[in-house]
Amino acid sequence: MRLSQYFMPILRDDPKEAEIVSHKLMLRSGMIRQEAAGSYSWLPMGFRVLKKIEQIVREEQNRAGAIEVLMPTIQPADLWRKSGRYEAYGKEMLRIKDRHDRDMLYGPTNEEMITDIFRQGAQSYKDLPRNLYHIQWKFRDEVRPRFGVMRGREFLMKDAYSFDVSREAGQHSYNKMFVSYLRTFARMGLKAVPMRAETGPIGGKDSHEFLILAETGESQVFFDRDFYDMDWNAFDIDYDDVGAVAKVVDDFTAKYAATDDKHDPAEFERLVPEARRLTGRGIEVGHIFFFGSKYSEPLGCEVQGPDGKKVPVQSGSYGIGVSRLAGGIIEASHDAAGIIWPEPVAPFKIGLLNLKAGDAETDQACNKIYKTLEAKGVEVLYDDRDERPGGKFAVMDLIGLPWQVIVGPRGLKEGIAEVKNRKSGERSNVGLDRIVERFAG
RNA sequence: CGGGGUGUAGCGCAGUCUGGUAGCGCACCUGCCUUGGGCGCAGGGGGUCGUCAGUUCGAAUCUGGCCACCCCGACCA
Repeated sequence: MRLSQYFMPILRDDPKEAEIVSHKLMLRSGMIRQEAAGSYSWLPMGFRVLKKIEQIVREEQNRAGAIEVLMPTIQPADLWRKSGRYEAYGKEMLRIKDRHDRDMLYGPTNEEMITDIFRQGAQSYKDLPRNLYHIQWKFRDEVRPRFGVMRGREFLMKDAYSFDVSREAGQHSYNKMFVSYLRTFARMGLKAVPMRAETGPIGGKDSHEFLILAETGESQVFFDRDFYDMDWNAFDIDYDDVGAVAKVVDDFTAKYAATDDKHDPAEFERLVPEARRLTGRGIEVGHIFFFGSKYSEPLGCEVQGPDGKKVPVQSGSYGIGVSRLAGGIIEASHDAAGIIWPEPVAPFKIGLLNLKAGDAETDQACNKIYKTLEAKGVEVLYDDRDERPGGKFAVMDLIGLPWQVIVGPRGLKEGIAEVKNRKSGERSNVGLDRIVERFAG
């Protein structure tokens, strides 16, 4: 993409409403625009990031055996009356009437609807286990939306729902999601620590929250330093291997980690030596629940077992805040100059800087690099604007693409361009003829 | 929902107390330039001052209502 033809409204000053760094940087880099309290438009840069995050989530859900569907944002109230949550959910649920005066609502979550879908589509224990998920916009009318996309009212969430014949089988479904979450966040360059959690209005018995550590997190967290030394990338396990999956869960839940509402100071001291006790702030990016038959019973979601008897299915639900992750990743990865995108979620891989746009020789060299890389499918944002270099460097640092390729008259004389890594700051000179193979080779 | 605050150009702000129909920086536009890490030069465009009503010869400025947004607390992906 040529920057001269793109839509990326950059701001030099911090908008005053933004308090935390991710919100500031998202607004400044032209990723999002606020439309109302807690509701945002995703501009091209932000949209690209959102889609990358979404795709990683999707791939890891699929890998763990979950099946993608898509349910509507607007739901009929009747299902929620059956589960009892139409009243219980309170004011956070946005209630709407259609033209026939029927009660509708903008879905804050989908347990009822998916349970009803599954009830209609599965009759036998042979139809289990299954895990259905979708990635869809949710609306929760938060009392106080804040921190940009970190606590919006309208937000993109991946929510998965598992269905099993028994509690034991359900545990494996839960464990698979647990492991898939570790994988998902690791792929985005995040260490999301699983912590024992409250179940909240979703209900249920077993629940873990996944939190990334960041100063601006909304939750106080207490955890074992050992989490830092764990191998966060060693989850190439067979999801069908019940024991192996359970072992990873056991390893990660054996160590102490809790948010303030579940924190037990006595346990903390008993289990964790003083030198390893850490406390900090965390951002919740995922939350998984096992709630058994809480929804299947009121909604009549039963299957016939081998013995011919009907049993209510055992379920769990598994959420990832996709739009929140965009902010969360920035909180975890930035410096004074701007964002530092982990490569897998970066809106473009390379920023190509033409330091003297308008100069025939420089233009030609840049064009060649740009076109060749594009043809090879490498995502390049080419700053071809006729601007002074200082501003270009600042913009590139702000938007945080992993690599910068800098082409100017000085380097051209020697037939080289400068390649800079945004994260490490390392620069090296690369021959013009080797740039393409460096990134597409 | 309780407490506090703000609304003036795309963004950040001044002007409001002491009424006289708007100003600064950045961004933007035009031209020039010797264009290598947000300070090259010169010229220029842009605002029903959140909204409705009131007071007044006259309101961004005074009064009242409404709306929106932000911050601090209790809830949540």
